[in-house]
Amino acid sequence: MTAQIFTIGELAQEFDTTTRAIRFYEDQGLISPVREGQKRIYSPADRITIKLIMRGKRLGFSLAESKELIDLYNTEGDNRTQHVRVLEQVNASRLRLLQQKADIEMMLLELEEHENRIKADMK
Amino acid sequence: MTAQIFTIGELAQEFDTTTRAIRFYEDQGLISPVREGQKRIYSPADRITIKLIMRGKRLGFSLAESKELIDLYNTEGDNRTQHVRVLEQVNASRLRLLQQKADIEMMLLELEEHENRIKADMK
DNA sequence: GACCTAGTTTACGTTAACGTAAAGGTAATG
DNA sequence: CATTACCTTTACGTTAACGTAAACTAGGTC
Repeated sequence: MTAQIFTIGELAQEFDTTTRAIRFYEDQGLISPVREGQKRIYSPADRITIKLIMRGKRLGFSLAESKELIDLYNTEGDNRTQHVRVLEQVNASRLRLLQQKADIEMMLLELEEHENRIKADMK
Repeated sequence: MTAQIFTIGELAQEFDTTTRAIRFYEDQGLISPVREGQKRIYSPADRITIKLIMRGKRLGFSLAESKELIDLYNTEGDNRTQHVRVLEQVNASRLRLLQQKADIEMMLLELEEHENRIKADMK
């Protein structure tokens, strides 16, 4: 079973984005597809990276922030101080996500309340 | 007990933003502070609106989207079709928030896994 | 061999959300 | 009454994240 590959068009379609955007992510150093002649060839790993980018976007992460997170996972860090820094970043990310989660819970509650008010109003 | 009021500087400080930003939100029709002479005077309701804007920003909402949500709550709608439209928007918002929540749960799990790998690696 | 289809590069254009002067008004304070 | 602290308007500048157009290449298809 030979490793699967993807074209830029396929990925654009799968993630409901454009080839322009995907090339832009490459420009920003988030992905580095191999070339077959002129054409870009994307690996499953590249595909995952794009998936992470999209998830980041849904949460309001800038590309720079998503890049940081992605690099975090690609850390070939053997060294101690490297590890410590990574753990710090993990914690920072976690804090942000927990804040977002709290915000979401709040908004969901408020939406529900509002919905009930309206439904009661309609009777 | 007379209704509390706020100056633009106070609110900027409280929400860790700038007076420029707050004036910009007014420009975009998100708030409409009263004037006392030249100066803007903010009501508790205005303050809440800014709070909602900030929460929206943390979740990656554009100002236009936050405005929609805020207007949603300010709907003086008596009329049926109005109500129906509002309920649709409430549902759309809920779906988005639930997607975001799912994304967050995933990221939290992945962060934890990564943290464990690193900690094991440090031993 | 003309015509799609899907890829490529280069480059200028666009929108959102403010930042950053510049130039001025007003009330309190030393 | 000069300085300080906030406020005001006007307006041009900036960054991120692509959009859009132009001009070209390479591989199948009628």
